[in-house]
Amino acid sequence: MHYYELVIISSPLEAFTYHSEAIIEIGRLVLVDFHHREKKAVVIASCEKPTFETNGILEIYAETFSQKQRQLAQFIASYYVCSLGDALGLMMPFSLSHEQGEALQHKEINIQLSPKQTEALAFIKKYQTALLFGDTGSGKTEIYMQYFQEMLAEGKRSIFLMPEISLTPQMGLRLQEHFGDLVVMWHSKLTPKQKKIAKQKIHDGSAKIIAGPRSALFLPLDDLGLIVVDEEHDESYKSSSRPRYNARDIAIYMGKLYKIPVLLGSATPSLGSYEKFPHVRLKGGHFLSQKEFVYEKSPEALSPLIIHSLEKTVQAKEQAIVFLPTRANFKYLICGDCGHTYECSFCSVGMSVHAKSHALKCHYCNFTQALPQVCSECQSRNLTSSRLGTAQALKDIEEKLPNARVEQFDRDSITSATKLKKALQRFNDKETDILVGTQMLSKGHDYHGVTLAVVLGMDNLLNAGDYRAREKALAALIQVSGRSGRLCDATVIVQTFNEAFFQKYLGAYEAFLEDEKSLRVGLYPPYKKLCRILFADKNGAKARTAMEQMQTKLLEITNIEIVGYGKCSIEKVANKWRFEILLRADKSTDLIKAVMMSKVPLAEIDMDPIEFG
DNA sequence: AGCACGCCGACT
DNA sequence: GTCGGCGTGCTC
Repeated sequence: MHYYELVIISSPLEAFTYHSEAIIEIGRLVLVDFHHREKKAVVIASCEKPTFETNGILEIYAETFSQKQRQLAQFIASYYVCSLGDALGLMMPFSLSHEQGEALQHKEINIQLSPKQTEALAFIKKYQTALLFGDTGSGKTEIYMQYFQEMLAEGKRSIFLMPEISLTPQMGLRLQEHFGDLVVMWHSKLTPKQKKIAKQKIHDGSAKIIAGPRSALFLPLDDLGLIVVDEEHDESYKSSSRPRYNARDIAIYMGKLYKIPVLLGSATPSLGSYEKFPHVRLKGGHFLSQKEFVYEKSPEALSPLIIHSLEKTVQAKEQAIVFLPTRANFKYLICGDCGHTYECSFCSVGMSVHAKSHALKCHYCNFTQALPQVCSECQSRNLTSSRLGTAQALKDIEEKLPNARVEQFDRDSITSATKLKKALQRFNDKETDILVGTQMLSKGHDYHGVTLAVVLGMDNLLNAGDYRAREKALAALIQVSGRSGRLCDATVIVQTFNEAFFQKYLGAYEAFLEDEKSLRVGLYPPYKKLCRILFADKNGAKARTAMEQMQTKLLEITNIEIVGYGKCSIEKVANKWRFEILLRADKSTDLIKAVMMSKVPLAEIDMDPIEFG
């Protein structure tokens, strides 16, 4: 009889011992009976017969996790302080049935790179990890494609990481146009049939370029030659559930593990990547159109100027987009004189105005207070409700412009790739005049005929209170304004009380990053490392006790700093009370060690957090 | 994390 | 009398 240590897939627990008659190699996927349930598990070691009774392995699958996948899982488990089972749960194993794919031919279409693009690619190739800091329309995609082409010539495969692929098919289609069947799109919204075909092509090796969101990193590909991370600044690379990994950072680690280059690309790179990696700057678009920025200092979401501009645009048979940073339908309170916003005392979210009950209510924790009569900051009586969501904005525009054809464009209305495609089709066919939407508007779509972009709610992003708020707000504005005026001149109306900030940096993201450095040195990433530890439980006292226990242990450790602890600003979510500890240190290894030594049950580790509260 | 076991309130 | 609420504790 042989004995094996194995970890249960997606279980937070450590290894267990099972036995089998068969000799099983490390990395093999097996089926076991665990706590009266059948679970998939991965063999991680063979061992001696233990002192306790063991159960038998029920089934040995023809699937295995490669050495590199196991190394990567080990890294994820240690860096993000999760179990090996959790880390392996992210990965898709190699299939051991050997089907050989036919070598697909593809038509060699030369990609014409401009001298600047050629120069940029030459620069990129000098470094293991490099940043392509290229403005919207500066031709980043051609550089990626040329790099893929060169990998193909060497017979190597590439991963093309992108944020939220299922709802942004453009980039994938563009790759498919050029590379044909060599491109495989991988994402969670594939139909079972599409998924089967994609899997087959990945297994038999005919897929040479794998495009997808963060899950595309964990496919069974060991003959990798290149990883490209497009829109590297995008927050959707960070997982918001356990393990809370960042796919961009994993890609960078994989580059080192596989000894292959990693290319990060963005028009608005994160300060972290800008600081850590050599970058090449590609300026300006090849769009010759002019853009005029108008700053509108109005607390009213849809000011007369904005309505008037929309009206003019529609009358001229032109098109507009209206961008809001949040969806849904909440109204918030803002001071019309000083711009002060009203936040929940327990949550870092704006209080919603409930006009009927004359109250301000937090829709995260239900904390309620009377609607104030004067501004608590400047005593002004000029308090207005603001920050309407997409649904409300849509309604208001339709009321004021009854002849305009307005469409909502956010996660509430665009729930499938088909709906997205149709909505974009209608817009590009000029069946829609105005699109009202969230971040989704700004992610990689081309709106040919947009002459007016209205950007609302920038102050809410800017005042979000975390260290990345400035970066996020400026990047959002740059990304959304890059969507308009692609073929024709355009006006961008930005509703903000912080005109000076946006004005200064809008055309100078690099200058912004340089200035931002001095605000972060000694306090925030990338100069310091942060770790957030979450405690959530239906029993609030239990969550608090867990936090206090861990805090006591952490206080013993000298090379880390407890920045803050206590109730999360959003103190109750999904009926669970939430507490948190925020840690800071010079090195991530110090944080990892401290957290491992002090970990208590309930603690959920969020290394390099991007969300707070 | 699941998920069973186990001990107290309102129901055909 | 039991159905089921969710509080504790275990999983090779």
